[in-house]
Amino acid sequence: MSDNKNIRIKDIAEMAGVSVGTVDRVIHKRGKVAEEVRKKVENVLQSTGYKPNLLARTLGSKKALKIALLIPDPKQDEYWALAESGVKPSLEEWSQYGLEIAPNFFDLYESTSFATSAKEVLSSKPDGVIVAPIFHNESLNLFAELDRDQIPYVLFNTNIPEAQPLSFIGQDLYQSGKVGGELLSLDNTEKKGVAVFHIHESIDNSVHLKAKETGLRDFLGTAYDIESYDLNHVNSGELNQIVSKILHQSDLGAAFVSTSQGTNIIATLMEKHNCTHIKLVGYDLLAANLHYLEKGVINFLINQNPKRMTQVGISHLTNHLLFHKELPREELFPLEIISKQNVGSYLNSRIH
Amino acid sequence: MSDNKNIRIKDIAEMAGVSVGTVDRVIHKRGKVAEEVRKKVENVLQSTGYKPNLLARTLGSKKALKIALLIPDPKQDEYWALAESGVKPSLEEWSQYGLEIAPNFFDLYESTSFATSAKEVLSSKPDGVIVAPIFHNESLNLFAELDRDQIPYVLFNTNIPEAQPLSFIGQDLYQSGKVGGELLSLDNTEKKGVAVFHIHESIDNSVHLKAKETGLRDFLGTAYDIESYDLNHVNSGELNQIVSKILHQSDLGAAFVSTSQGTNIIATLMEKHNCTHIKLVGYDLLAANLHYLEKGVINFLINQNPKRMTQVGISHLTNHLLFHKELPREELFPLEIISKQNVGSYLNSRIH
DNA sequence: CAACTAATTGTGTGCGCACACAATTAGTTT
DNA sequence: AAACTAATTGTGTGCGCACACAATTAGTTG
Repeated sequence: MSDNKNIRIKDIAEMAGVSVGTVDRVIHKRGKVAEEVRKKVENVLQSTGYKPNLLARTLGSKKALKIALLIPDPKQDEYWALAESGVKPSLEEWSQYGLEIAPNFFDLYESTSFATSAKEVLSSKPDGVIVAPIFHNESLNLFAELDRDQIPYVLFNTNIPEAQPLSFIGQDLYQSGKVGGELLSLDNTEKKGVAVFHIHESIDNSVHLKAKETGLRDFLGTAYDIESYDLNHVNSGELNQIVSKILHQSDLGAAFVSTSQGTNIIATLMEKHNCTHIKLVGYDLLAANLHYLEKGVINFLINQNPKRMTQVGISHLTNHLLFHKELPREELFPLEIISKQNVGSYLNSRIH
Repeated sequence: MSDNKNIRIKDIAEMAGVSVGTVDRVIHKRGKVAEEVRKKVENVLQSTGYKPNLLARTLGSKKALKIALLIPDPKQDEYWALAESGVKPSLEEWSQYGLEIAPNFFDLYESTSFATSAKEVLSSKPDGVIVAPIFHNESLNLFAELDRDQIPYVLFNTNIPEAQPLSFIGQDLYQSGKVGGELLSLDNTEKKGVAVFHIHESIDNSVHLKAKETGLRDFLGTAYDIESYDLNHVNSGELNQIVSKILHQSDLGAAFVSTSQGTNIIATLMEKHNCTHIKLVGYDLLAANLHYLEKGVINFLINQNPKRMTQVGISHLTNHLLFHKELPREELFPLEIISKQNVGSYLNSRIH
């Protein structure tokens, strides 16, 4: 079909009987080109299937991309530390293109903190933004401004249907809950009591945690006795008491925790109260979770892969800005099942 | 610390008080450079942390990479069709660099066919080779020639310790077996009989399947009654008889199949003989396997991800040839646990 | 010391594109 | 028709590197 040899702008120019400057103008829709000429050039472009050489394009331009990252403070929650850890490899991957990543952290417990950080992001005039929109309303404000300034942005971890991001990166939470149910039901124990724990900080987020719960309930059906507990903003003393009571219900056979940090909190209490026989399924490869997985207190973890979410988000943004690549509106990660036996292969793998 | 601005060869040359040509010679170890000068330049290179601009480097060179792929005929086994399906996305990914991939297929059942294909690969004078070394001895012959011709190669799927490839891409088979054991033991059924099936074509390969079995046995320990069956080169009539007898043992609670194709063969027989109560763990997302996973005949699949192995292999080779990147000698993939509930998220994900 | 060779070092060009700027042409006004 | 402006098109340069080739210097020989 087409020649193996790559077609250059120069070739297009010759074929269309114009200069490279005109072809350039047509390709980038800049400057003025006579309508007749434009059509001719576009025809040639079309028929030859011209693809610009990205190397040459980027080499010449020399502009440093500035991407802002807006996530909760990694010090507050290891989950976000994992997310942040994706920055470094991304910088290395894209260092050739002069990529700059400016991380902005906000307080997981303060929506005002989010708003403040969002302002800082905006005033830094980034070329693109990747954001974990934990706080709904404040996020919408940010998106409005980004839309106005024509700054592309990628959402990750939490989706916001009203937003029009370049893409969303995350998981199907409902299906995630189903996987949780599947894992809990593996052991056909007599005990049909299942406790669902939502231990989180922001009420905004609880919508998403409920999606997991719905998936879990839909999978387990009526054969199980599912009770859910919303334990946000509870101090550890209270938590201990409440959970202790729950764990000692005679019929309780399994527990599902919808958050990564919550997973090891429950695991700690299970161990403390000698309830390690209760099946436990939670989220993510936090150090404490790995510890309890190893010990057998946690039976399975579902990996959300925050590190890779960050990397993919940055990659999408960079590909868009640098190469004008078409990207999927939604990038749903696989629901990775992590057990004691396969956890090592995940931790050692560079792929993940 | 270091200036944000990228250091160019020209800068190095100025600092060292030489010309760019000399710096070029030092970087590429070509031509003659006075020992004294070389040291000076290398010092500057070191202290500035010079990183070549890959865009510029690749832009200038203009050579089309030719990579040969040597795998079993995709028509013979869907596993290898999956492996081959990684070629297309790879070509797209690297199209900018003028990458050519020449697939060479051999007969899974004929070591001589491998040798013939290997010859073809060699005579095509590729820049790099990615090979599934199914046949041990024949592979060693190939490697010897590749080593002699200084052609880099990547092994995937099957490792060969004697070889010195750029890197090996695959999984930890022993640990894979452990995961299999873990998955089979989830259901604390009374029945402690476990059947291990090796259904394969090449005897060479059986060493690797045994590694899985060892992992399985080490995990399950003595509490289980494990019996293993080596069913290579058996026709389907015989197979039916043999397996039927095994499946009807009264104590049999679980089965582990070490190959992807074998997995659906056993699943088919299980269904035929109404033995779907027996737990079944096998390998890979073949269409038939997905069918039986959906039906509940297969309980879990361990995903080896042949498609991605191909992609990563090509990526490694390309990165090496084009960018002289340092690569890990071994790239072990995560041992992905696939269940009825999370299989969709894997099939839909672009990441995998 | 001229004439040569070998060793070492420097210079110039192209890769394909983006973008600034120069040149040309058409159209208008006085 | 000269003098202008607006519209359109063409030309030249740099991005950083690789590589071919030219130039210089040192070393040797008759």
